[in-house]
Amino acid sequence: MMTIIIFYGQLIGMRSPAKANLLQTELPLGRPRRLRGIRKGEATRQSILRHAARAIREAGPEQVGVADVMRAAGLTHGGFYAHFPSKDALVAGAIEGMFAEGAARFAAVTGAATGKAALKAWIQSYLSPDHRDNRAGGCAVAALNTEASRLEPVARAAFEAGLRGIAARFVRHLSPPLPPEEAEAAAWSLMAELSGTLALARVIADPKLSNRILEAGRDAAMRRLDALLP
Amino acid sequence: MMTIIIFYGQLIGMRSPAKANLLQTELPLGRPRRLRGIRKGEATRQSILRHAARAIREAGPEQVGVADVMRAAGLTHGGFYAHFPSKDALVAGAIEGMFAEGAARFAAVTGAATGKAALKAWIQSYLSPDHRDNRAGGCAVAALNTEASRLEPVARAAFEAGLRGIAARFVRHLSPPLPPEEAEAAAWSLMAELSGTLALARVIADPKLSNRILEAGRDAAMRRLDALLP
DNA sequence: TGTACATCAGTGAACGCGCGTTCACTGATGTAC
DNA sequence: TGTACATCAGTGAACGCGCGTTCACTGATGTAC
Repeated sequence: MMTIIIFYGQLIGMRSPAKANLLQTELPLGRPRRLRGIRKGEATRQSILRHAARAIREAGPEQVGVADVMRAAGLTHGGFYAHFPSKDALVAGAIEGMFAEGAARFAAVTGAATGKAALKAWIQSYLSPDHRDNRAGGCAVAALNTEASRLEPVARAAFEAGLRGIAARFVRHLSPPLPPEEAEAAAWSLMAELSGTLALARVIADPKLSNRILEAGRDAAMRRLDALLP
Repeated sequence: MMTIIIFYGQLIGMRSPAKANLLQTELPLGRPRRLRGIRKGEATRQSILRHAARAIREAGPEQVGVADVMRAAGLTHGGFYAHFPSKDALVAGAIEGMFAEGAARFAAVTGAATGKAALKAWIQSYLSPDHRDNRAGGCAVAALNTEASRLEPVARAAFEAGLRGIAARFVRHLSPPLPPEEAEAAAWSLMAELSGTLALARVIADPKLSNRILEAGRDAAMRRLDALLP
């Protein structure tokens, strides 16, 4: 029974021993909504996280206020701490959400394709003017890469985990033909080129030059893939 | 005489008509130190700018306070407004300075080399662990790229000008063999790959993986140059 | 050369304002009997 | 079924604190005569 309770604690994302112990005192497995008085209104919590994820990509974690996010979610700022212990926790949760969204987009864009075809479809969609103009709903790496190393530890760890997830996805489409080590190198290098290109294209105000930058990145990435996976 | 005065106003970076008119009332060409009571202590001003440029790359423009910068320069915060009209002006000036530093580093690293040799020397130095670990003194693009599009207009324009300067430097080493359009595309794409790789390497906490990312970027960039300039 | 005065360069206290956080509260929704 | 009560989910005022900015001031350095 002990093991079941601990396992449940891990399932719902509670990693600290303190929180896991709280779960052991009672056995509320049947009604997760009433767990402790902390997790009220899961739907509201998710809504806050989604709005935070958009605002953070748009304006940066430091520029987004708790009150802004709550207002965007149609609530007042006072209720925030019924859902999150701190703003830092919100940022960390929002970052996890961004990378989960990214994984879903990758799956949707690549569809049933695999290998070079899947990655080419992804490049095409990633380095598009639409993605450039959709910072709030786009890739977390291109939106936050240079500020990620300054995040507080939990959020930074979430960001790093997200990066590793992207690399793993790329590797999965590279490795059957390529040896694992080469695939890992190619994955990180591709991620750097894609995110770097999108970030540059967003800084350049002139749409013509910005478009040329996107095209240049697309061409280079495609050529690289052709060279890697002939 | 008029034209000379206006020209002088442009030389010292005064672009607004209001400031240019101030210059026309007197003729202080001989003693630039006493121009208007605005430009006192040029050495101090440069010191503030240098410390700001370091702090901004390290912590981001929004996380750096006026008092922090002044303290780093060995001064108290009250004196700041004798040198700059606002924090925004400081950020813009510091960004100009970062890119000027970058140009000097490029010249120092490439030395007398030209073409492929010059760019390879640059890549080698750019994607080194030293540069990764020297965020405060390193490339402005890798430090601030994703937040640059959110800067206030003047600072953002300075950043964009800096990017164009880098592209022009790269083109200069690519274009004699390559046609100008291809050289422009290759320049931006190389910049994206280099800055993206360095930013990723800075997010990854594990030094071994971080080093592998740098190596992967270096190898990819070198191979790309070999393909472009055989 | 010496004196009187203006200007320079910088100090440090104080101001608003915004933001993260706390807290007493309120109306709505379940639950016990 | 109806009543009494506990809990939920959210409100809005208030709190510190930090930060950009202002301002009266001070000692040091030139300049005029």
